Amino acid sequence: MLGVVFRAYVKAAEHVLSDLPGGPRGYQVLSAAVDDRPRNQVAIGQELGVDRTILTYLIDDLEKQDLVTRRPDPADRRSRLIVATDRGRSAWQAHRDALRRAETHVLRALPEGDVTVFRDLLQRIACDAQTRDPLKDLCEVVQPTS
Amino acid sequence: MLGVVFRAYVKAAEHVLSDLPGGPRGYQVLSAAVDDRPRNQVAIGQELGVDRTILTYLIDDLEKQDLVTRRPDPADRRSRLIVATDRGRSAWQAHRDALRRAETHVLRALPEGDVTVFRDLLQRIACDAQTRDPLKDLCEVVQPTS
DNA sequence: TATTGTTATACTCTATAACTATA
DNA sequence: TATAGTTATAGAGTATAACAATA
Repeated sequence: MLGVVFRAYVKAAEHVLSDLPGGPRGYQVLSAAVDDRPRNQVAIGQELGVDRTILTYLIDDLEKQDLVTRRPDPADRRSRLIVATDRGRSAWQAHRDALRRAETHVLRALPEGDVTVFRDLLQRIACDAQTRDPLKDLCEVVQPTS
Repeated sequence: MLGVVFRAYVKAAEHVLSDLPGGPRGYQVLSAAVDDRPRNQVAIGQELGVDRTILTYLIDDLEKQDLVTRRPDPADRRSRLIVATDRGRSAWQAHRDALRRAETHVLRALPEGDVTVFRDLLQRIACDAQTRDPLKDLCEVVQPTS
């Protein structure tokens, strides 16, 4: 069920973000670039769980469309801070809104109150999954003879 | 949040099913093979949303480990029905149980009652997503000027 | 002519390794 | 010596096209 729902959301998100370079991933990078505290490519890569070599191509494409720029980091001349341009900022806002509508659309089977409950439960699971290492203590659990 | 939870589940599932050829996908094929009504490769492919060319390799690997067999279809000599062997059946049961424990583990942040609520909400969303074409009516929703 | 399963090929995505420039 | 970013190359996974057998 989780897979079905996730795929439905991904499909909707891919559709909504298809005109952005890199699709959903490009949107995530753009989100990081819009943020107040600009980060370099390594930081964004860790945050998104993608390799830094992939980010090079991705940011190349975003930069070609004038959505983000590589700004030199005053503190470290090796590092480039990724910041959104004005075009990137408005593109991000438009896509964020479209994404929200798509999300509502995926959850349309639930009445409004249940959507809130679902979000709350999902957040508790997600927080728990992020704080702990998912595999570390799983090994003990899955063994039939524990 | 959906992505975080889904990835946590996938990671746990991959770990639990890693000794099966094809990992989670191999398990899904095995599940179809265990079913009472055996299907051919095209039917399984449609059910799982994978290409039939991939199934050829996947079933090759499962057959090599004596988990499933290609049985001739008495109704159509072109078609091969995929059925689980005895080994495949017991392997499936063991992995199904391990998967259930892994699932419980992912949801361990929720008290038992909330797990039931979460499952129920998820099922309603999933059913809705499966019955309708996710993209068909999405186009009208995401347009800012509708 | 269409369909099932197979095979070979090509493509996409991602990771690995080597390189430059800085620290 | 280690790190940020880039580039080229290699690999996994997947899809496309052609094929034989059958409907």
